[in-house]
Amino acid sequence: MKRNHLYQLIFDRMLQLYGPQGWWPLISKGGYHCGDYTVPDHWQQRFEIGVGAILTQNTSWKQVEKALVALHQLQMLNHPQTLLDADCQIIETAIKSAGYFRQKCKKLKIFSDFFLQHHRHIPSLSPRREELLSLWGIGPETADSILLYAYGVPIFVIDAYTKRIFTFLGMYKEALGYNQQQELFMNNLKSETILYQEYHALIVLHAKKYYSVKPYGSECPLRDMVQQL
DNA sequence: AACCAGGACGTGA
DNA sequence: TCACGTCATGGT
Repeated sequence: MKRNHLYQLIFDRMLQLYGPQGWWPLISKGGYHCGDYTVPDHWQQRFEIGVGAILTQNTSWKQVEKALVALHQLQMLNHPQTLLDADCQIIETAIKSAGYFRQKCKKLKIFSDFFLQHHRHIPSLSPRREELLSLWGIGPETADSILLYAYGVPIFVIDAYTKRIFTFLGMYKEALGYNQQQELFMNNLKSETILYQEYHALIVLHAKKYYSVKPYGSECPLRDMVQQL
């Protein structure tokens, strides 16, 4: 099956516009957007990415940063067991800025429990996607973010922005669900972790700029890249 | 004052 | 399967 090179061209254009983003931002690495693409080599960093991925569900990253700093001060990013053992009230207060604090506290505890078990047996090996999806509170985007950014698995992350941009550009002939969109990207791009990481980061940045106020995409500099027939 | 934010889950049709 | 309500704080 032949590749649709528009997927690569749109990436090239965004990279040209914005430069590399270097996701995932880690506070434990001395600052955000460190521009370092190496897969985390410490399990604490993998854990922090999972926590951040859960906290950022339908929430701006700025609010998540505050929550992460608070959790870090409670020693909960370095020690999943501390998070697991803590009273919900403590955690909920720490993560309040990220919204949905009751649900997210429960999600974090479930994830911490899973992480400790998984890490005990196979420290650096990635969990399976279905394993993550079976956890309450981890859906497809969160699971794929963890796989891609924490473990370097070449899997494409789809989010609400992705649908908004690519629908507007006319890249989808019909309404597509999560898995269908993911297939489309992965069938039309080389299977490379760094490419997938940058692509998703650039989509988020680009969407914040041109797709967060209606009418979405009206000023989008990419809007002429796709020929409508 | 409404709308949006790097979603996921529960429910009823 | 899918459309819709719920979860909750903080920005603009």
